[in-house]
Order: sequence, then C-alpha cells, then structure tokens
Amino acid sequence: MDNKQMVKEITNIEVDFAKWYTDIVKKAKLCEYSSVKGCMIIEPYGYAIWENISNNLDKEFKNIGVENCAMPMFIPESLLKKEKDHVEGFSPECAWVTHGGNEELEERLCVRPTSETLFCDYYKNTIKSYRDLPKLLNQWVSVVRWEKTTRPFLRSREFYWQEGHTAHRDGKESEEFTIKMLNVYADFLKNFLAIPVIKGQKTDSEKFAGAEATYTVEAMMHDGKALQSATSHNFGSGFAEAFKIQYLDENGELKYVSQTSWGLSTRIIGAIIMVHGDNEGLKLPPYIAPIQVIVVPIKMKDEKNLEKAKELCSLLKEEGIRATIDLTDKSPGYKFADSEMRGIPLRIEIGPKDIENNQVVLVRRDTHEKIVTPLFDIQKSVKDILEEIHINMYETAKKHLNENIREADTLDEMVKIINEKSGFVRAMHCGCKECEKKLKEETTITTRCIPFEKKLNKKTCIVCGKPAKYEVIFGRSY
RNA sequence: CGGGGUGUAGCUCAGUUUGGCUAGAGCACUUGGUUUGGGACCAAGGGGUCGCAAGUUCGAGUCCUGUCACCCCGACCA
Repeated sequence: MDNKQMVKEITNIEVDFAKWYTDIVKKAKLCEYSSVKGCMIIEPYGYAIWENISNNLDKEFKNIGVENCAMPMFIPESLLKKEKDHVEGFSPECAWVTHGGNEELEERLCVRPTSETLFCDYYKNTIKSYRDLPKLLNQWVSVVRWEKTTRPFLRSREFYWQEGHTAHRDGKESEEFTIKMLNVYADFLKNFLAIPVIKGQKTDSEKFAGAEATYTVEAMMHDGKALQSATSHNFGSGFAEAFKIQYLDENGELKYVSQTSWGLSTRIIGAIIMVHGDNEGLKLPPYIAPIQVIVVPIKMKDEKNLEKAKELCSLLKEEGIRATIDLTDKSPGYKFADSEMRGIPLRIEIGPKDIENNQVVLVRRDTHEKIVTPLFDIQKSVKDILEEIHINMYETAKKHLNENIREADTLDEMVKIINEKSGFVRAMHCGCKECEKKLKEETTITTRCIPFEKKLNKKTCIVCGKPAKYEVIFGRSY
C-alpha cells in the first residue's frame, strides 16, 4: 500500500490544517454544531473518548486521595468579585443570569467560568483546623466562557472539564501539590494519550488570573503550534486572604490556607486529533479509543465467515478488549476506509482464505502494516500489538516534538524559524511583560512556558537584549 | 469585537449576473436484487418554509434592508 490519500472527503492535512481539523471532527462524528454559537453537541463517539479519558484520569486522582464533589453552576456577582485579579481576568467572558422566571434578580448570577470562588466560599466555612487539611477536592462539570471565536473542542463557549481545588497548610505544601498534579497530567498524557509534553511554568503575563504561579504541559500539534493541554496553579494564600479561609495550627496560631487548582478539559480531544491524526482521518491512542479493534468479515453472505468473525469478536471482548464487528452491508473497502477515518487502532480482516489457514489479517492504524497472524492465542497477539501501537504513537509524536524545537540567538532568527518551519524556539528572556506584549503584537509569537528542563547557557534576552532572567519556549499557540 | 468569505435536500454544490412556469445534480438515505481481500453495481423511492425577518414587484432562490449562523485572518482566551 502506498501513501496516497485514500479518503477523498478529508482536506489534505498539509494543504489546509484548519480545514482538515474540522473535517475530522465532523466525519469521525465526534461533535456537531448546535443552535447556540460555540456550544457543541458531543456525539456518542466523541463522548466515549471523553468518558475513557475522564474515567482513567479520575482513577489517578483517587489514587492520590482526591475526592469528587459538585459545586453550583451559578456564582453571585459579589462572590466572583472578591479576588481582584481573578474577576478582572474572567469578567470579560462571563455569561450572566439576570432573571429568574419573569422577575429580575436582586443580584445577577454568573454561569461559572471556573469555580475557585465557589470552592473558597465553601472552604471558608468548613476548614477550621490543621486537622481539616489538606482538603483535596475535584469536580467533573462543564463551564461557560463567552468566547468571541470558537472552534470545536479547542475553544467552545461551554466545555467539559475537571477542576481540582485544594487547600493546604502553607505555600510550600501547595507548591509541591501543584507540581504533583502537573506530573499526574504529564504522565497521563504520555501513558494514555500517547502525547509527549513540555512541562514548565507560565510567565507572569500568561499565568492564570489570581495565581501566584501557573504550570503547564505544552503539547505540539502536527502543524507545529502549541496547545496548552492541562494546567496546575499555585494560588499561595491570595484567595485565602480575600475569602478569609483560616485555620488554627498545632500551636493555636490562626493561619491562612494555601491553595491550588488544576484542570484538564475536552480541549484535550482537540490535541488527540491534532497530534496523531493524518490524511486517513483520526488516529486514536489505544487506551482511550472507544473501539480498540474492529473485526471486518470479508464475505458477509458466507455463513461460516460471518460466524467465525463473530466468534473472534466475542473472544476479544472476553479478554476485556474493546472490540466490535462491522456487520453493515458495505463493501470491505468501504469498511477499511471507514475504520481508518474513525481512528480505530487495530482492524482485523477475516475472510475465507484466512479461515482455511486458521489465521487473520491484522491491520495497524498507525503504520498501515498488514500482519498475517495465526488465530492461536489471538487475544495476546492483539493486546501486544495495541501496546506496540501506543508506544509507536508516543515515539512518533515525541520525535516530531524534539525535531521541531530549535534554538535561536537573535529575534530575527527566531521569527524566521517559527514562520518558515513552525514549531518551538528555545531562547532566553528578560521576564518583563512589555517585552512579551511587543513580541506578541508584532509577530503573534508567545511564550509557551519556562521549561523545567533547561538547555541554554546564555545571558541576554532574545527580544530586548537586556539581561535574561530565564529560558523560555516560544511558539504560536491555539 | 475588526477585516474577508459563505448560507439552496443529511453532505458537496449548480441555478442568483439579466426576477418568470411545478427548484436541480452527485453523494448519503429507504426498498428489492446481484456483489464483497482497499470507498461495488442495477432498479424503484423518500427527502426543500432556497439561513431568518421585513420590503420592492403582477411575480423573489434571484433585487433592497436588517438580522443570525458558520468558515478564514487578527484581537481575547483553556
């Protein structure tokens, strides 16, 4: 099989990446537009991906002692306003409820854009003693941000996510927890989504409204642009002071708690599409793929063929493999292309020839490789290949990431690299907001993060030439 | 929110320039049959307030005004 694009309905990924993206979203039936601008209908196949993500990530949270809860959807305006930076950051994109029935409300209610203020309001009443700490809560909900321009999964006005909110004894503990959660995300992205990331800290101008420090995992999309894939914030005692969240320590001293928050949203589905997808369509990482294996019987009218195919499918299901069988009356060729479009990691073709030889043909979505495999111990062969697919997808993405991080000594050089080759540039920065703002206005390039892993040993800022404060990853982002 | 583009069947579009009869095609869908190892074929059928609203006109998919949605590029952001 050659590399020609087999699915003509999809825009070529190298020709128009943005169009390619929306084609995938629609053709793979991940979501549909709704009658409210920027609000998407997540279709069963897209939602199944989200369920697999949330179920697995939720397990990771519970492993470290995080409990789930549910906060209200509405935030009274007065509550939102308590922390100055926070309200300034979010008020431009709040949706407001002004009426209840036909009555105008005394105080308007914001539809939660994030729930820091709600958790703070709760914590101030429930945290009294050092024995109440740490408080590790999380909720899986949707939030609303009135975005001007919207794109499916990447930027919708309502999106689903989890938001964790914790309270700790002091800044040291909250800082440690913030980093711990960042690592949970980075590991999850690697182990379940096959997405490699750069871990780092956001610069002051990119950090969360109200945070002392914001950490991020930045992933690189196929087109070289960055997508902030999850974040973890350390609030220190900023919110605690605004909301008066205090506890008595062992010595009877009244102290402010120190807080964190961290989140991962349905936006990650956009990352999966843009990191792994290709001209055949979606390419799902095996551990979160709603369908891991699709069995395609070649001769549908052949009773024996059909029966063998069904047997095979049940055999795989018994082993906990998410397998399904394509019983539609389409031609085999159609089914092949369709399974690729939907990103199913492994396809099993079974026809009369295979039955005769006690074998099946495994076709990998990641490499297109066709592997003739004996039916004996097929469950193990399938499991092994799914794991191999995961590893290969991760390695491929990792290679793309590494090959597209370059170094630059001058501003001109950096702009040239990002314009011509896309990707990220590693360079030094002075840390001042003005300098970052200027760069963004003139080139649309932003600082993605201050990476934990440092490689440079230079002294001056690439933008303004003043003494450098830290090393930064620059790039364009979604 | 600024600039540009597009709205006609589920999808992709023709028809709009120059207003004129019952609005078309391909794909998809339904039914029946023949097929089936890389998007099969034949036959019959269903599906439209031409984005929405108001206007001009004997007559509007076509002209005018408003409005909404979507796409692309900026600004804003997860």
